[in-house]
Amino acid sequence: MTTETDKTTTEETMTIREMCDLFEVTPRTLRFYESKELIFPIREGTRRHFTRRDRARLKLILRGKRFGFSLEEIRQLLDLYDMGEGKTVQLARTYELAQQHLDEMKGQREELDRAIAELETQMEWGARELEKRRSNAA
DNA sequence: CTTCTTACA
DNA sequence: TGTAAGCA
Repeated sequence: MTTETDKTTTEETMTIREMCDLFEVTPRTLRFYESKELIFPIREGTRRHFTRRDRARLKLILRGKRFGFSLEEIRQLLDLYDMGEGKTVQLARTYELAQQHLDEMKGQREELDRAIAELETQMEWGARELEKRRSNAA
């Protein structure tokens, strides 16, 4: 028996507020994603009603974002998903993009490591220089 | 009071 | 995405 606490798995519809609390995002974000066609909540008058499908997609959207995927890439991936393009194609594309982003992220880490190393040597020089000048002044 | 749209930062 | 304005 499903209680009101696991609407994520139920067919129950959720309000924008409930969605925000559950996924820790702002209403602006949900409306923004809808404008980008990443999710399509049902409209009852002007109010939005998020379905189980929207919740599943949002979950993937947020994950993809954490992995550095652009909203456009995520949208295309999501489209393949429900277009029934075949799980294999879906998986292959996702893997391809993931590999691409992984390489990109590793490259960025190397750059960051270099910048950190440089800053550290500069600061070591600065520290010695400072002590030198202090002793001369004293 | 909450949600929605639109426009601007 | 945040914020603000004007409605419903």
